[in-house]
Amino acid sequence: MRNASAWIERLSGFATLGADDVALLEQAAATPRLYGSQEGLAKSGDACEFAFVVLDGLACEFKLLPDGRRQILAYLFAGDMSDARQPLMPRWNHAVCVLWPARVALLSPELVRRLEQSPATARAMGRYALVKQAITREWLVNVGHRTAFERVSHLLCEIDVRLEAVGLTRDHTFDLPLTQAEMGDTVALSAVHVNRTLMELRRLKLVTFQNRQASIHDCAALRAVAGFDPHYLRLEPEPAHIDGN
Amino acid sequence: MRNASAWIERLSGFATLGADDVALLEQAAATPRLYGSQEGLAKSGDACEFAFVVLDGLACEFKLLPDGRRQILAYLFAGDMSDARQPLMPRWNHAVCVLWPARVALLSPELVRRLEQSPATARAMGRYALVKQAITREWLVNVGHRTAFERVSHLLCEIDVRLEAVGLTRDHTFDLPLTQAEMGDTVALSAVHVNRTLMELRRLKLVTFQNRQASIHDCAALRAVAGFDPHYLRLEPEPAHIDGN
DNA sequence: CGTAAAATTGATCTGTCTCAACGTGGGTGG
DNA sequence: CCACCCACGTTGAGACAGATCAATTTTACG
Repeated sequence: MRNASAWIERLSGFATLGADDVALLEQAAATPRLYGSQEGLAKSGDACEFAFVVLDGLACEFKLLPDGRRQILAYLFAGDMSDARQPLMPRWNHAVCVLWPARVALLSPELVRRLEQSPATARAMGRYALVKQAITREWLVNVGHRTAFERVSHLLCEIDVRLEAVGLTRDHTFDLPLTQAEMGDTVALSAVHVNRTLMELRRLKLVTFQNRQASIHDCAALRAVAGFDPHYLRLEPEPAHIDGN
Repeated sequence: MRNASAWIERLSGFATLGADDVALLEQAAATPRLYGSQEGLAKSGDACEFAFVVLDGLACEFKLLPDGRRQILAYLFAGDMSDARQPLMPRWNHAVCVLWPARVALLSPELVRRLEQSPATARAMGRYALVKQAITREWLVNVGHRTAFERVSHLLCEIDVRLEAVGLTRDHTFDLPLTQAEMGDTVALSAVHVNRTLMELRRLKLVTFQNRQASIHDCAALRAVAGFDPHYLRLEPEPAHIDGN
């Protein structure tokens, strides 16, 4: 069963999994449910009965303000999951919905407990959760302190690295079935301004993003203008930063 | 030893701790180190050898951009801690420093493991970590989609609830040794604009914030203008929201 | 084809930033 | 004990990034 391959690949980036770990993950992902675009997995206030894994497609976590404005909190690509410990919370305090048809495996608390009995799997999921938090923190920096141009560039750099880790990029080109309005809800820009920014990136021959496909033409230059440092997405020990932050 | 009282009080909000759990927490917090204002606990790139608890005072997590701009990612009040699983990461990818003299207990990975052997303590720390993430997500919404006035109001509402949980407020009044510039780095506003916003809040008799002390005079009204909903800080099951997010 | 959603472009508006000055309080060294 | 000093708070004026409003074009899809 190939259902769990992206999930396994992602977790393998965080700890070395044994054959028995892999078998259990495959079993956990054996019977996914198919969700259509815009379909909700959970909404704020719902009882929190399951963790979940996105096996393919694209989902997102978000919050709505009373006036209808939306902040997307995270993208969930193939192999991404909710926090395994999510069922410790009585209720969701954010919503989850699918942005592009996705197969999603729901994980009961008992199943999560069984997965976590393997030290390797537990370690991988723990580290995965920490990286997910690091991504949220980086988004906070992005929205708080970067210009529109940097925000969009930084987001694309991040997605490139995350998708590369599960083999969904080829030469910094990848499917990204996102609307410009959805991208705006992510980096806190109007759809109009996202469009202008993407046009600028295209004009500079840094990135094209058309037909649900993104292509980074000059990765080094894009990272430079974005101030992108992939450390927060990786675990390999690397030399300390110089800038003291 | 009273060192750990705020920590115990905070964790007790997330699970019922037994006498042995409390004893172990007190032991873990028995030999704190004192940090002065602006002193750093960790910086980006440092090896990640410890988790920690702030026993009193005020610390924060932050990131610096190359141009020197700073985004504060979280406040750590008395009883707040880093993610217990932080040592799973090889390195810090954000920095931690003290904003007001604080006693901090460092927790070795072995000690954390020992703490987590108690189901109650493990449950409390797990739920605490989830609430901490919920706070970060709410900050992302704050910075991304709220006006200056709403941002500052929302932040003050949140701090009020968090400090109340550890008994550090009296009638919605509490010590908050924060500079207006630091508050600006938190909600992504210039110090000047934070000042104007605080003046407006004072003029409206909603909040005064002077001499390192904040006083919320009309909590209901403040929450209303901020769009503040304390669900994300609490665990009690409550009726589902109506707004569908 | 036809229709609706998404992308693109232009014009105008505005919240917040930046720069610049001045006030103020608490700490420190002479 | 006073005078200076420095960090922090306060206020004003002008600038600008990005929002909003309003078409128009392109694309996706039944």
